[in-house]
Amino acid sequence: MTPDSFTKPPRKPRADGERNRARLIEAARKVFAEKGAGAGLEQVAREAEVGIGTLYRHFRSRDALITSIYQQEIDTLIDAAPALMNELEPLPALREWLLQFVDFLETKQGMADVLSTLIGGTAALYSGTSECLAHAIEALTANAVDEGALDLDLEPLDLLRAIGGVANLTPGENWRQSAVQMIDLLLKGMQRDSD
Amino acid sequence: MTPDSFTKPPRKPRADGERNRARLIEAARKVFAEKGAGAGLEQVAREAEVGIGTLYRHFRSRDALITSIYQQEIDTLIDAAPALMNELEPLPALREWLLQFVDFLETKQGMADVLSTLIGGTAALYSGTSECLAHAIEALTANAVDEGALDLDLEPLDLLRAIGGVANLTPGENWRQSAVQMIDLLLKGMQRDSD
DNA sequence: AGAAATGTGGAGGGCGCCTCCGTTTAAATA
DNA sequence: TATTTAAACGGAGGCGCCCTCCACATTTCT
Repeated sequence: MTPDSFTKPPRKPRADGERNRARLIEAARKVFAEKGAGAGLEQVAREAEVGIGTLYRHFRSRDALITSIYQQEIDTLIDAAPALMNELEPLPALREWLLQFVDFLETKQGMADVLSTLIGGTAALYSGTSECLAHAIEALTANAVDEGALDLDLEPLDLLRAIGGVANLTPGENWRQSAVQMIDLLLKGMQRDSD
Repeated sequence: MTPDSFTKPPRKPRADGERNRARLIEAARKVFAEKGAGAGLEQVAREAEVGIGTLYRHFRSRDALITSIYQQEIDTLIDAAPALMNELEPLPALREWLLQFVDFLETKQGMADVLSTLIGGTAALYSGTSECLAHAIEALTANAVDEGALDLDLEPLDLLRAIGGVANLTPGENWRQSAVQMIDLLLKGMQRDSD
């Protein structure tokens, strides 16, 4: 129906546009890392040496900017799942992946918004990122269930939500330890009864 | 050291002050219920037919207002703990209390801020509410551990954080079911190994 | 080079947070 | 009751963030 060659007028994307987009993402990474999410978008624009208007043309909303930033890291996380399932037994694979998820959260210190954007929110629905993340953990858990290692009564994403809760709501520096303990607790709870 | 009769100059608190405080709390309940937390404080003041300055004198911060609102409900929750420990076996007592915690969350639909204020945040440190909540769940878990029903590797508050994560980050209407399943999963994970 | 499309920048409107301080009003005192 | 005292009031206004809009600049295409 819509053959590529005819549907859209061909036009090379402007060089400055792409350059600025890249600068913005880099600037946002830096600023958010320093000041936590919730830092002013104006500041991001300043850091990128770009007008605020430019920022808003490239990224309609704060969420759009955030997902753009973390898309790459999340893709890495998602891609890691199949590899882990090959290399490890189902349970260790799941555990390892959850640990990597914690690593990911660690770099986003305190960015509650990021989390809800990714696993709760409505925004990720556009990008489909949320679904991919869901697929990854669903695959890991299904794998473990098939092998008889787990019983699972809940939506796999809820595991991430629980971990996220611990990560977000634990004040201070030691949330990581709590998160890891939570992972082991959850895994133990899912372990199939031996009766 | 500080006998009541001498330490403070006696002065009846002004009637209008107390009245306005009450009006503000009531107004805040209403407005937050309608518009979710994050509603403008100015609107709360308007609803209470009071100047914005008055609101800020009674409640230094948004958090202070929020904790004042929910203080009562939380007290109820906290008070329920000892009773449950008397009436039920340790494990069912803990479970029941966690379910009541979910009920509490239910009335705060989507108020992520409330949660972090209560179990994560810095604000509750002033009021001590956070500590009381912590004491309640610590008592419940300690009770179960003493009776040999549980092994516990984590800070009891983390249980609430995990549940809170599920509650906050699950979109739609069905988070309650998820939260309950999470409770059972956590309990199972904490169950002492029978080896 | 000239036309057309695309991108830029930042002023400015809107909004919510919170402070400050001149005025009002209740409680204590005479 | 009249006066004094200090607690409480209220809302204008400063601040900072969000986002839109559009006259102007730059790039690509012909």
